[in-house]
Amino acid sequence: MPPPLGPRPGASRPTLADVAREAGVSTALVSIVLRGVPGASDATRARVRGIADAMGYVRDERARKLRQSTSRLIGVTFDLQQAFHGDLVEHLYTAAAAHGYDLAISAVAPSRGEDIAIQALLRERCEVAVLLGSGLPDAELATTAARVPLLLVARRSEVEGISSVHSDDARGVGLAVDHLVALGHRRIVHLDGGDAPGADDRRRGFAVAAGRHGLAAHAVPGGPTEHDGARAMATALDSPSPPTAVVAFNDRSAAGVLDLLVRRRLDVPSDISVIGYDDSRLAVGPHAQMSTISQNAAEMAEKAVAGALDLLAGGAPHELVLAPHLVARSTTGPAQE
Amino acid sequence: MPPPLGPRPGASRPTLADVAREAGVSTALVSIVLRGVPGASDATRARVRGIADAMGYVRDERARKLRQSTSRLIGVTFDLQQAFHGDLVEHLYTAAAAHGYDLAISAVAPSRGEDIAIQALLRERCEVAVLLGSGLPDAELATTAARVPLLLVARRSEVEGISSVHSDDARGVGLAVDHLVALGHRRIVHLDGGDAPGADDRRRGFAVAAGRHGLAAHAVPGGPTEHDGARAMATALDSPSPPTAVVAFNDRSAAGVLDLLVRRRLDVPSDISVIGYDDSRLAVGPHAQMSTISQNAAEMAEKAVAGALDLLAGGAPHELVLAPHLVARSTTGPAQE
DNA sequence: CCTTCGGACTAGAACGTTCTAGAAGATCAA
DNA sequence: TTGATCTTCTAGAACGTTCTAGTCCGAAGG
Repeated sequence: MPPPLGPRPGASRPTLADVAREAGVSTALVSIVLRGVPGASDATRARVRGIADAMGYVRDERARKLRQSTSRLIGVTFDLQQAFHGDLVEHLYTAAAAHGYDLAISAVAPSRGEDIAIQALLRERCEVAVLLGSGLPDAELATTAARVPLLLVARRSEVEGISSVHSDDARGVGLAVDHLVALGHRRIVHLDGGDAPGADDRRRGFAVAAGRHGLAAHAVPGGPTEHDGARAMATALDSPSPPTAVVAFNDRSAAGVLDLLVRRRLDVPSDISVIGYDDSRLAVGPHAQMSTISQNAAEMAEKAVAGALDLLAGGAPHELVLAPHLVARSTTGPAQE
Repeated sequence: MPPPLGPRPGASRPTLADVAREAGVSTALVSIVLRGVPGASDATRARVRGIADAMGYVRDERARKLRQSTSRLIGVTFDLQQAFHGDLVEHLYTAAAAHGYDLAISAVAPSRGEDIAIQALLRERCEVAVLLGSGLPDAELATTAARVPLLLVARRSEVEGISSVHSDDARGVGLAVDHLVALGHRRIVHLDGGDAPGADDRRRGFAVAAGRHGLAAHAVPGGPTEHDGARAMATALDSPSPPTAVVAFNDRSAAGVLDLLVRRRLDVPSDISVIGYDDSRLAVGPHAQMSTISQNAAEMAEKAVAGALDLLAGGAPHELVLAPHLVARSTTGPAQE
């Protein structure tokens, strides 16, 4: 008969009490040792630690967080399909850890709505919830905010009592337009985000920037996905005077734009310039080398954690607007005519 | 003074006891009502439920899972940067829910190693851990498996006691080769995955399939990222007799390949055919319409949950190999010569 | 009338940790 | 000696839930 592999069925994982019994001390002392707080001699410290390791002890986070008055847990909802959210989550982990906090992440996907994701976080008793690019209407945000302090990332909201961290979308789109104008483009079109979060601001920013340069503010209805981008680009190309440059709603829609252009045998950037928004992983691979507006995920994540903890400490809710910056890569170039 | 917004600082969330006090019943009865188990009259059921809703009661999942002998929790590690993992996680949520299980997800990223992600899951006391595309060496897999039942997805392992669910990589690559040969290609190159999980099987599958068709099994060292794909493609193009078709390691590296080809002014598929692997979101958007080998995320997720629960029920560890299938889209076409 | 039964409800233990309060013993100052 | 003050340790409560083992009451059966 082979030796039992893995954890034997009946034998559950060792607890503090098991370690304590083995070491001949109280559970309180084991807890003291394993947390590394003062209150134990160096000798017992070493002995207990050794026994715990040998037994394969792993603390039960549920029990710990239940006992602690504060759970030191930040809840995060993110969209599994958004590359930029992945970037944000990664940086949120490190930012939270720097403040001694854990992250509880809850994914949003087509088959798993934001409400379900948030409910899961509430059940985990996170102290504050950080919603990445939330698409919730104001009313739902308000009811959620009544249950847990709320901070929105990459989306702003008029709802009272909610903090937010986002980049200045209007200014970001302005940077894109300035960049294209500097390259000599005059027929610039915005493929907008439809009713996606932040789309209004970007549309507005485009109109303002176009006006500043004395250009017509031509926007084509679009959306946040590759498909939306491709569709909007097709519309723009089929217009009487097709653009020499487009400002896409985000990197994802820009990717759709690029694909359509390739299939139409148009060269980027010699025939047409394309600029995205987000500087997500979609933009940086050798796969695209896309010119884009960067939201700096690392900075955003740090500010989000700082803002969330400030909210917890009783600080007033506030809106933090970060400055986006231009990342010129290889999908934008001089206008031809 | 404005009314207090959001949760007042000192006032923590209502507990079962709060609801019980308000309703004038015991906590046990409230628990019975809210779980929907028999043991309460319809009248009190309605009354208690109403009071709980009015108070905004949300159960504390930590306390519940602590008390329950079984945590009914499946731990999942996934890579934030892999689109295919996102697909899998989404389907894992629904598959787990169908069995009455919750998911605890823990992300892997450049700054957050697999060991850290797994440790976090152990602390959550998940009953079983599902690792997506793990890159852990056998030794570490073995020590982890000694702590918690383990199931690998999209990777196989020789380690005893570990279950796995993955597609037949050799066969999948074979499908790709067959497809290209049927289109008339004879000079087919495999841009391999380097030392990424599964790369060996795909390399081997390529060699076998090429041999079956009497072709030279030409493989170029690559890797799992866009960058790797682009680099390997450049190598292949610069060889004395460049290929008319390439089999990339995965969709991500294929994306890098496609980008390089666009920049070299080569048309896909008329100049060269490209096929990926995974059928991840990278492949499906209008952004690429990539021909690829599908691993069927939904089926994989279902089998993974089923396999994990079987392991929990005391079933013997086993390896489940799923049949991949070809998805011919627009990046493969007839050979020119 | 007494029993039995079942429905509705409750007291209190348990899960595994941390925290509070304090005990036991050593060291030190006077 | 007598406190006073450390250091090291422990008992037991608490966190919010679920579970076990009841209690109580009214109805049904004899």
